[in-house]
Order: sequence, then C-alpha cells, then structure tokens
Amino acid sequence: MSDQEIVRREALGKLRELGVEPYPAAAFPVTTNSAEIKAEFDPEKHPMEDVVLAGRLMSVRVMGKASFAEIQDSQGRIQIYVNRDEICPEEDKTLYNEVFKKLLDIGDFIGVKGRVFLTRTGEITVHVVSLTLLSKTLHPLPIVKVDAEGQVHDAFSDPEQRYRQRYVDLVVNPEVRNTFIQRSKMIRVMREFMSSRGYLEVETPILQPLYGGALAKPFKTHHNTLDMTLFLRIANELYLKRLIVGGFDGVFEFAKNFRNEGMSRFHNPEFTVMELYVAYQDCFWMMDFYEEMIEQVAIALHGSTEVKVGDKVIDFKRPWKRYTMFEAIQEYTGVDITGMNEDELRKTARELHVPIDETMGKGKLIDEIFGTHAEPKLIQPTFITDYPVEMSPLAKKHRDHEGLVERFEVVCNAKEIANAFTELNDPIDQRQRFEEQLALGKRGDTESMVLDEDFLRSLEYGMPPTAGIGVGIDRLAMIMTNSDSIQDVIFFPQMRPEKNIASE
RNA sequence: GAUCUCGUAGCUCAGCUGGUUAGAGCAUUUGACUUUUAAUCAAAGGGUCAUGGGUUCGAAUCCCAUCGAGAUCACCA
Repeated sequence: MSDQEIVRREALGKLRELGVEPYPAAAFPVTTNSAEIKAEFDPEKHPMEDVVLAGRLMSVRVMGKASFAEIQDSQGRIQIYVNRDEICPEEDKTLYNEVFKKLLDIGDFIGVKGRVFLTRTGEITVHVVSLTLLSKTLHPLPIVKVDAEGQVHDAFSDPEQRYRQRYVDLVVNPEVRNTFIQRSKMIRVMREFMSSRGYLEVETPILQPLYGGALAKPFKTHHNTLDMTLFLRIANELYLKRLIVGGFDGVFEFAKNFRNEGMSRFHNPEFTVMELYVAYQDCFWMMDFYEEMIEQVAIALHGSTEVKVGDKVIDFKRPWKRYTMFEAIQEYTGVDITGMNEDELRKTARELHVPIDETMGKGKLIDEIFGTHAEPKLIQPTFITDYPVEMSPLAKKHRDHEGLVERFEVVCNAKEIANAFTELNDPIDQRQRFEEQLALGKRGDTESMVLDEDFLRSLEYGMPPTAGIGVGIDRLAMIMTNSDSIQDVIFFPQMRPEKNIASE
C-alpha cells in the first residue's frame, strides 16, 4: 500500500474517534446541482440563500481560517467557500481544523448547505454553513489540473489504466463522460425514431444452439442441464425474421453480439448492433429510412448535420451519395467488372494488387477489390448497392439484374456503418443459398453459414416481403463522438486480466 | 496470430552512448496564511525502475524470456 493509502486508512479511524461516521447511512437529499446554480444564480434577480448539494471534493486551497475547494457532481464542478467560524460557530473548531483541513481528502464525497455568492474575482461560489462527510475515499484519485489558458496538466492518460479503471477515467476526464452520454443519446434517438413508427422493440436469444445470420466464428459454451453446446450469438437476424413470420409489422433489437475473432481499434469481441425488420418494404425504402434516422441522430447530438471526425467534417445531410458496388469500383479503379467471371475477376484483382487467395469465390473477390480500393476513400456517408449474390446468402435476388442481390451497405469514414437487404423470403431459394454456403465451407472458407432448419421451416410458413437492416452501433458512436478507438465508446472494453491486483 | 513501440513515486514525465545515495512537477505529511482558483511560502516523507534470467568490477540503462498495453497488418462489424 502506498503512503497515501495508509494515511487515508488512518484518517478513517481518527474520524470515527471524533464521532464522524465516514460512511453514513442517512440520505442526503440535495436541492440543486453545480450546473443549475451556475445557470440560475443572479445576485440581484435570483439570489440563492439556501442550497443543498453534494459531490466529490476535487481540489482544496486552505488559507488559514478560510478555504476554497471545488466539488464535482454529475453536472460538473462548482467552487465552495468554507470559513472556520461559520461551520464551527461554537468554541470547538474540530470540524474545521481536524475534519475539513486534515481528514478530508480529494475524492471524498461531501454534502454542503449554504448560500450562493460571487467572489471578488467573480466566480459563483457556495458559501458553506454546514458540511457533512458522505463517503470517504481510500484510493487517491489522479489530480488533473487545468490552468488559466485551458491547458491540461497531469492528465490521467495511460490507456491501459483508463480502460481497466473506467470509473476513475469517468471521474477525472469529463470528455469521457460526455462521449458516453452522446452514445446513450444516439441510441435513444434511434429507439424513439423507430418506436414512433410503431415498430416493436424485442429481445431474442443470446444463447443459440446454431449460430446464424452472419459469417463469423462464434464463442462456444455448454449448458449443464440440457447437456448441450450453445453458442453466443454472432447475429440475431434469423430470430427477428421469425418474428416477422409471426405477424409483427416491424421489430427491432439493440443486440450485443459476440464474435471470436481478432481485436483492434475497430473490433471488440462483444459489440452492439441494432437490427430492424419491416414487413412489406424493400431495401430502397430502407435507404430513405436509415438516411433520415441518422440525419436526426447527428442533429440531436451536434445541432447540425455536420460532425467533426478527426480532421474531417462528415455531413449527414440528406440525400447521401448512392453508388452500385460496380460503379464504386469503376469510380476508384477505372475498371468495369460488370459481367466478369471468376477467372477474369481473379486476374483483375491481381492487376489491382488486391490480396487474394484460392478459397475466394466470385463474391469474395469483388468484395476484396471494393474493400481495397473504394471503401478507404468513402468518407462522406455513401450507399453502396447491388452486391453479388455469392456474398449475401440472406438477401433477395435483384429484381432487375442477374447475379446480384437487393442489398446496400452504408460506408462512412471508410467503415461500414449499416448493412441492409430486401430479405430473402423464398424458402426454396433460401435452402439453396445455405447449401451453396455449405459448399463454400467445404472449399476451406471457415466463415460460411450453417444450415438452420427451423429458420427454413419458418420461411415455409410464409414471411411477407420484408426490408431488414443492421447498424453497427459502436462504429456509428465512434463517428458521432469523434473517437478513434472502439474502446473509447465501450465502457469496459475487453482486456487481458490484470496481474497481482489482489496482493496490492 | 505477426511486426514495431512502450512499462521508472498515487498521477504526468525526465534519466537510457552502463558509473556516487534514481530526479522533477502535482499529490501526500508538518507548519504559516480569513476571497483563492494550476493559490502561495517553508520543510519532510514516498521507488522490488513490470517480472525472471544473463553479460559486466558495476545494469533503470545492454541482451534473452515472460506478463501487460498501444500502433500497424491479417480476420472481421
């Protein structure tokens, strides 16, 4: 234990000797908070003679018989003024001299009652008349200081510590708190946008006997009572479609999915996707729907359709640019791949220096060419439509073009932020597609889909024409909050276990 | 999984072409101070230099291994 931790533990004992309970049970109902005081206080028009607020003590400047300190609540910080003879009107000055000056530490939760005033330098400050310790801190908080020029000193910046001890990060780095508030607001806007159109928010299984609806490696687990293998879902698509079969017009779910794959600043083993399915619509309707929803998200978060991301400005103002996949490839490589067979595509990919291997089929080759040459250049939100059928086993065949499906992705800041289809509802075609996937699996592609008989049975009972979309919530949150790592938009990103935390 | 970079006090960092007792600021402790705001002034304490091994008269510093993190790549959303 460090000297500072030992000192704090000793302070605990001394507080109890003085009759001050460091962890009182009684409620401390507040009447206001730091932001409200700063917004509403006016010495002439709106004096505040009797306020009660609480928070963490974040800095203390003792000047003999008077002190200034700052407390931080959920809304921010506010300065307090503590005068010895006011909090100790009697002979006994212990509360000020011992408790406040010596036994309180930065980080401790305190509650204060007092009146608001303006200091000589014009800062809105709470003149404390009574002070209560609400919870004692034993672990020292990093002290982050901001000087008059707004320069931050001694920032708590080590990424490992910030992610492992997010609670500290949140206390000490206000912009982190804001990022997560924005993320939450983003989800709320989407939820309200969909709910107000009558779509139903639902929950579907995370533990699945078969993993389907996407191409990925799953986490595997075991249920003891049933003595069976279960998988953590890689997608919820097939369950949401079963609900459309069941007669709902629109269903959506904000779903945690799990994929047992590499980690990077764009990948966390568990991540959040919002999927929506709407009966009697197609993917072209969904383009308009998504565009409008995300434009509203941007406006709700930033008051504008423009969002600053790194050194770029991304504008979500409708309408967004729309390319077919072949158009996008032609735009960025100059090569028209329309009508090419597998050998021609392989040759083209080599000429364009696209990394390929022998297991890749036609669809995957096209996807690689797009991913290498077009996707990195798409910064503004852009719809890419008309994907090859081979890489979209759950999408309906294109109404006009042989070999393509009715599908779009939205690429923004060089990353996919949505994927949507006119859903395949022909059970016989769906069975064939699954079988083609099984064939691909035999060819060596480890990420082909497994055949889900119950899902096929549900389609045989009949699914109406349906539009579906999946939205990567973490990726969208990264853009909307100008974060360059997924770890900055997930409270507790996955980490290897920390050694020796117990022995500390 | 591969490559590169990093790990020194509670926090942020210096020291790294090997060489007295490993330094600084903030934080902590003691003292002074009744309107300060990165408060100030005076003094003090605080370190298995990530872990283990090696080279050397001598290692925070060089080498190897391990653990943890970040970046890039591969797989993917």
